Amino acid sequence: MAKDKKVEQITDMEVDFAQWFTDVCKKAELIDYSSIKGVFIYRPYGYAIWENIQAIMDKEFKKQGVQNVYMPLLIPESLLQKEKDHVEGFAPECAWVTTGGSEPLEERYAIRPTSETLFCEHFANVLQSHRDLPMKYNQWCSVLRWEKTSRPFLRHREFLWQEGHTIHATAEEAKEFTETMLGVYADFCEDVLAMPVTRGQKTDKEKFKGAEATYTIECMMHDRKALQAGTSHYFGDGFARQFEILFADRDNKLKNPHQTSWGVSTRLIGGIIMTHGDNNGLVLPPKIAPVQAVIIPIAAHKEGVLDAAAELKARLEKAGVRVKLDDSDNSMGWKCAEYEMKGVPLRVECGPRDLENGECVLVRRNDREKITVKLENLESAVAEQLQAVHDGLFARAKKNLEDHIYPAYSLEEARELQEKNGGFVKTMWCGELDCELAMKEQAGMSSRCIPFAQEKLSDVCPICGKPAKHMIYWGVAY
RNA sequence: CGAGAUGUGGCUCAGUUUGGUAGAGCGCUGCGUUCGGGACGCAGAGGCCGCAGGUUCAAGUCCUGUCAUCUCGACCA
Repeated sequence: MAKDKKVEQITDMEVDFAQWFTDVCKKAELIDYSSIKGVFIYRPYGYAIWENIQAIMDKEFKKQGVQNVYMPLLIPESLLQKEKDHVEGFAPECAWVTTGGSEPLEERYAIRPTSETLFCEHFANVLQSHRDLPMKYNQWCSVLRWEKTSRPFLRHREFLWQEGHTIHATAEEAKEFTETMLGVYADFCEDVLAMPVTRGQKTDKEKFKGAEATYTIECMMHDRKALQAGTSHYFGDGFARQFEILFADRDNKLKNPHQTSWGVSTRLIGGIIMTHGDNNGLVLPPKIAPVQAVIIPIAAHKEGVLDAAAELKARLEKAGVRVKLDDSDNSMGWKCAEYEMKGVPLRVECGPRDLENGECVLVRRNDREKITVKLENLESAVAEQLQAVHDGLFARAKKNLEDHIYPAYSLEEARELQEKNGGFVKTMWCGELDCELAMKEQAGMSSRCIPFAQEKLSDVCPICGKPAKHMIYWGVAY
């Protein structure tokens, strides 16, 4: 067996990245297929990752004054149709409920593809005064979009997400909150998931249907394709006008509030897999790993080993570490391979030899570095190494991102760079849709975002030669 | 939604050309020996061959349809 390759069932990512991804999802027991295309089963280990994401993110939302609510699953067609752009964007991929019991319904109901319309209807009902504002709501739920192709985590027909919806008295406040939430997402990705992001704005072509502006965080996967990891939208008062959401302002005039919405989904888990994973399987960022450290007793039949392992487990649990003790009679090698495949960030080995010396061995998942620690320092050493795993993952992903952003000064050069290297290609851009379409048509790339961190590469759009308005990132996206 | 490929125990696959008793390895269960990187022996369990029609004395195998999975496009978080 090759020295570096411990899990044979997983296709090497260099051989076939897509197959590698599917193998990891299956072998790490994250997901199972159901009998309906694009509708997946989140298995305990996969769902636990989502629960950890939820727990941390929900706290951040609440720091922003957001309250959780739950909206209905069904949207009457007439309600969905109130905002023109919005319905054009989503109606084509709605699933519809047409029968109640045995009776056909008078009006069909869409299974929510997103809940703007429901929130708007509700806001119109409950909003009276400027004193009620802002209203900052969020819901954790699933939504349904009848996608034509599907892949685990990256594109489901039914997927889990959160959708935040807020209304504010002024445009300024709403705009600011849109950016605040994008920041919450960006920080979460980087500090919790160890996934570096590019922050920026979507072009008109790529923005959310019905929004005035869409902000995005774009991540780069290990195969250098782009993943949109989260979006935050500023709606202006467009929805509020259509849905007649009104409040009495201080001057006693009726006004439309200004709205935002923002969301991330279980696609984040797909991002984690493709950012950090390797040929031995999943590699999980410690902060969301269902099991942060696994204790493997060696020669467990020998006197004292199992007791010592159990004591280590109790101590780590007490220290707040999510820890598992594997005292099964599988071999050492089997266990190592198993927990590597499942991406457990830290392995704690304790055998007779270690115990004799009053030590145990910590092994980091990301770089297989082994650290011998004195048992009395266990808690601090584990905390330190979990942080080291996080830092190592972030540094590697950051390098991958930074090493694969290439400036281009002509469409042809952009095409060649993408073909050769993948990653992001950055160019100047005039802001016209035609040039965006040309880039897609001739270079196979869609616009990813207009980064907040702008640079001036030249004065003109390399596609049409007219004066440039922005620097923009292009890439091949999931 | 268009093109191509594939559906056979939990997994990976053979068997389909030429219709004739359902196979292998791994995994799983039990017992024993092992135990510092996927150990070994012995004994077991487990499949109406994706689903529905059709042809036939007889279908995993041939025909039609359908569902699902994978790859590549188009569309999308």
